[in-house]
Amino acid sequence: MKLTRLRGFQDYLGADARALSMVEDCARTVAYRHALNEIRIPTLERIELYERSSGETSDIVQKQLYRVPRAAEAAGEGDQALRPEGTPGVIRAYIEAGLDRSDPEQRFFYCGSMYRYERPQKGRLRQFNQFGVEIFGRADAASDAELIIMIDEFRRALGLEVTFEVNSLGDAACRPAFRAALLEWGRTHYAELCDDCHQRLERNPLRLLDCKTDAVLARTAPHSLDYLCDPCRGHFATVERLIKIADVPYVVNPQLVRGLDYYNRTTFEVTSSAVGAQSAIVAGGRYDGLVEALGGAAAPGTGFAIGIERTALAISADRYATGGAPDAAIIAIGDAAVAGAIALARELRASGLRIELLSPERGLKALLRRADRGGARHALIIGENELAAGVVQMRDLRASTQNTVARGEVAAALAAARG
RNA sequence: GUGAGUGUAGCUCAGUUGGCAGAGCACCGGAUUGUGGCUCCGGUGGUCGAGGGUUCAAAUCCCUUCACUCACCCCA
Repeated sequence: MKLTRLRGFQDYLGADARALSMVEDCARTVAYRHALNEIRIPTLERIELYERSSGETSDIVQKQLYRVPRAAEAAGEGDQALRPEGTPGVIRAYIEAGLDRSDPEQRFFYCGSMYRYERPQKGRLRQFNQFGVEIFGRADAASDAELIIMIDEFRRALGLEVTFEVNSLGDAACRPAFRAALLEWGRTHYAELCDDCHQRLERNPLRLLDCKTDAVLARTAPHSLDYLCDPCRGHFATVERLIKIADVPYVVNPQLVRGLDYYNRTTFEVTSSAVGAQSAIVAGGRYDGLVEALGGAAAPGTGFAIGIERTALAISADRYATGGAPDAAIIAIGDAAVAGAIALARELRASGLRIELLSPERGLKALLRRADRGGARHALIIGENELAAGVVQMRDLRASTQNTVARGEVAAALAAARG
């Protein structure tokens, strides 16, 4: 087998595919009830979009971006990349449609595949799907709270046990003081920090907080919550109050930081212990300066993204194992019966039944075996005799009973059996 | 990019001090001419990840390499 799939890319068959659909359908249902509008955007965008939003020093831009080289043809079009996340593209579309000026308050959801060049592991792929929600034009804490409540509805519908962690990173007014304190702390403890943290001190000091090798030491680092200005403090208190009233089981994690540097104020993460080390199945937060940074009018924003594959890992197999077995499998014996079998299948499908038409090339015994293993409740057998008499043999594969049914009555009999 | 583990039939895995490549499951057929599941019998299916070396002889020992998995980094 040479033509294998690429590293980090997955095929999903049977129950695995159903699990993903189930997660996606569930998210769509919740989004529908929240009256969000779907937005579909391209998979490929200009590279600058990601450089300007995610931050040029972030790993996503530095080494995870799938650059699409079209050197000769696209020379004048600028560099392009497969989207590593959805938020920048949604904001670009929002600005490009002029909504930031004409009607800034918008509520979107999107669903699609994202691409990041990383070493795969459990819960991490190079192509993966995200279901995301973005709310523009609202700076109030209630919009943050509503997102978290939405996620809680989503995970309850799937029967997931998860942990909600929330934090506030402050804003342009108070973050500089926190950042300075963190850098100061890092320099003071430089000798005790691990090699990774030495890198973080340069590149992304906030990351010092969630170091795993020096977790004990990291706990002594300054927290953004202690540096919040009054407006930020009030905002966070309101978020907490609202999600508490809504009964969301959350904890404040002062060491929770986000990977992308456009976040401010509220950040949150939903984790499951069932999916491996990459345990975050949903993450999000507020990004008030981002629309403006991407060339739009100043508009606040807040949003989250659900990892579809990671969420699917967390749901128990018995919730999607049964994949809708056929109501009946039709078995045609002899060439003459094939046309009649196809006609019967059409009739039955038109009345809403799920019908599988089995191959006429094999023997009755083999076909009954396939019908049984395919999970069909009934087998409908049509041969020369049945054709002539205008009937079918309807065999109940569960009860092992069989009787002759007039063609016109098959649909009703199957529907009755389905209950 | 770093580290560890694993590669033998479609799947899960045995394979002894180096000596004919195996089992279970799955699939196909038969026992039963047009009647499934259970049972019995039979069959298809292999570049032992790949390349090289040692040896009369390598799935087994040595070297190289590739892939997969998990973890770090990072993140959904």
